[in-house]
Amino acid sequence: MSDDRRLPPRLLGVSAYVLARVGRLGRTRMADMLRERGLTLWDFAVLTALDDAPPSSQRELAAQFGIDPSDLVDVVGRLLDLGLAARERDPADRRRYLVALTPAGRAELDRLTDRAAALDATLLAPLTPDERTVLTDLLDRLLTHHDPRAV
Amino acid sequence: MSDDRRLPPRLLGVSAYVLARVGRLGRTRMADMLRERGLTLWDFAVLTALDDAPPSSQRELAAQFGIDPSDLVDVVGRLLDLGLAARERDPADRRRYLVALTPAGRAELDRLTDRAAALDATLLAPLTPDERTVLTDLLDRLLTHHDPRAV
DNA sequence: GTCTATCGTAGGGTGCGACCAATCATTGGA
DNA sequence: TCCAATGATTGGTCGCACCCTACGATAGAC
Repeated sequence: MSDDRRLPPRLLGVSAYVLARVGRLGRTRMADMLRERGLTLWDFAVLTALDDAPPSSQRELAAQFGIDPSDLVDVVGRLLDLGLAARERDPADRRRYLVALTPAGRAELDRLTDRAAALDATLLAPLTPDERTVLTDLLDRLLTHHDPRAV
Repeated sequence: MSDDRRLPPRLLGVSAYVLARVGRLGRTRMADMLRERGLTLWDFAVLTALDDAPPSSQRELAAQFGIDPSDLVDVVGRLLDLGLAARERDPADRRRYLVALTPAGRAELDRLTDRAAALDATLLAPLTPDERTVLTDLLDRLLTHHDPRAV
């Protein structure tokens, strides 16, 4: 049984492919971890954004991640339902919503961050600490360079 | 207009997330490139596998990539339709199909490999040649370690 | 005060990847 | 010779990312 057949060298030579494949590993694990708590990847991203800096509108929040504002509606709605976020109309512009973390949201974010760190540890297990640092540095630079929603 | 808002540091600290995000970059670009030629990511992967070593059955091929055999049917079917692959029943076991690249398939694979290399160049543009080597090495090791279909 | 633009929202459509059950031909062993 | 297992296939579901349109409420410019 050759179940341990290696991937073709020619395939492994394509960085975009390997990146996509390893990326799916990370995505799946993160998604699984979050699903246990009733959250999606976008939910987590938005939580960190709310913690980082309160957005002046949902539209700005959507732009930050390059997602469609109409898709953000569900994300924010879920966070509100779970009591992790709260919002009020901007008094200065009543079209906008000011969204912010609740104490429960901040606590949940802390928990999620811890679990994410544990997840990273298993994901990057085959690498030495130094190598992990190098990897995250390289990935951050790639992300920053290609950043916005530039597909 | 703060369209250039950075992603939250807490989010960038999660390797699994960054990996997923950068991975999507690679995936999208590869998929776009392949779509121009009527192919999917799996099609490309299978082409490289056929070139690397002829599988003894479609099931083995599916196992190599950890995908469902029923999903491989469409992939193989498309390659057959495009004349990139051919197959015949295994005389030793007529339940199995022996799939192989056609000359056209090999030529197409060469073309695709070239385009993939060009794509990699733009994707990894912000990195030095040495850094690119390091990155692919680290990614390969991650993939090898977690490999099978271990999600 | 009217007109245009913006914000949040509802609703719908697409494509892809993963997954599952059932079917038919074929095989190898009991 | 019959039976259980295997290979390829069909057909269907689910979830997710992405994208677009339309609409009511509000704001700002004129």
